[in-house]
Amino acid sequence: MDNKNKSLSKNQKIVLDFIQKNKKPVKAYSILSNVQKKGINAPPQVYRALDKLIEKGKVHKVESQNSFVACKMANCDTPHATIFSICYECDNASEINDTKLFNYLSEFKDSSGSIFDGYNLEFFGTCNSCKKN
Amino acid sequence: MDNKNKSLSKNQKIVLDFIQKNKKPVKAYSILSNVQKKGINAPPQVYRALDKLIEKGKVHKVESQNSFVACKMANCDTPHATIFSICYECDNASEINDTKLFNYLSEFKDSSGSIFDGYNLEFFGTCNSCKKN
DNA sequence: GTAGTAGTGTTATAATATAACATAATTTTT
DNA sequence: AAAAATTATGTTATATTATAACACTACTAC
Repeated sequence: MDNKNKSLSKNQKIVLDFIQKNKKPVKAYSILSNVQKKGINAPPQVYRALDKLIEKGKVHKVESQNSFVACKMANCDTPHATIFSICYECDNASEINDTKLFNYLSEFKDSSGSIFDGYNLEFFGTCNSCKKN
Repeated sequence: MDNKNKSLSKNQKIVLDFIQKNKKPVKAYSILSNVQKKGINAPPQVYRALDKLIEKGKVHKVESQNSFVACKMANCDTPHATIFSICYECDNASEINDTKLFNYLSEFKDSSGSIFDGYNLEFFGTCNSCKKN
């Protein structure tokens, strides 16, 4: 069985549970302060759980904001091929699930003809909800 | 004249000069320690110069590694539309200049039909030079 | 049932980035 | 050219993000 379907440890469950409760991406230290009542006391416990959750495809890191968000797809098999749209007013990040773009990027070859193992794409703009205000 | 063609201040020149000397992306604190002999003493001086250089399109930030690299295009008019390939063995980052991909992303519309103001795309893989070794 | 791997708990510290304030230089407006 | 506005600088302190290192525990897998 490959890594992504392995079951989750206690700390991994606690951290994932908190991330899933949030619509928006959350910061590592915000996770920490919110799960201290569950017995997670120190940064390494959070970061280790995050590392594993990312490996398993349950969580993605939003690189441009050092934050973490749960993957919405049932069985994410692409922890290293993510596409987000990020609102620079409200900081919300939504995962974009566009097969055509996904394929385009997965198959993209650079000038030397090499294909890549993964990618991270972040689009920036104003989200629809912020446009209205 | 818009921002990107404005001339550079003293600190901006010092910081850009150091970044341009490096083939690979450099870290902010590496910039700092290397330009102290030029009279730049503290992190805010580096980060402020970086902010302006990014606005002016002279430098891009590689988000996944918190590092900074000079833009190779003569007059970068797209400081907020960048495409990199990053080698996870040697950490080198090369800017990808692919008109078709560039246009594809610039014109990409999400499921609601919205177009974005900018994007950052990072491809991950092993670079040709590391593949040989 | 013991060897290997993954997970936990903890302390300390490293690495990245910004707040806040005082001052100086430059540009724009009048 | 003086006043006003904007941009840049210098500095201290501190906030934020992330990992090293070590001791120990739990769970697989053979």
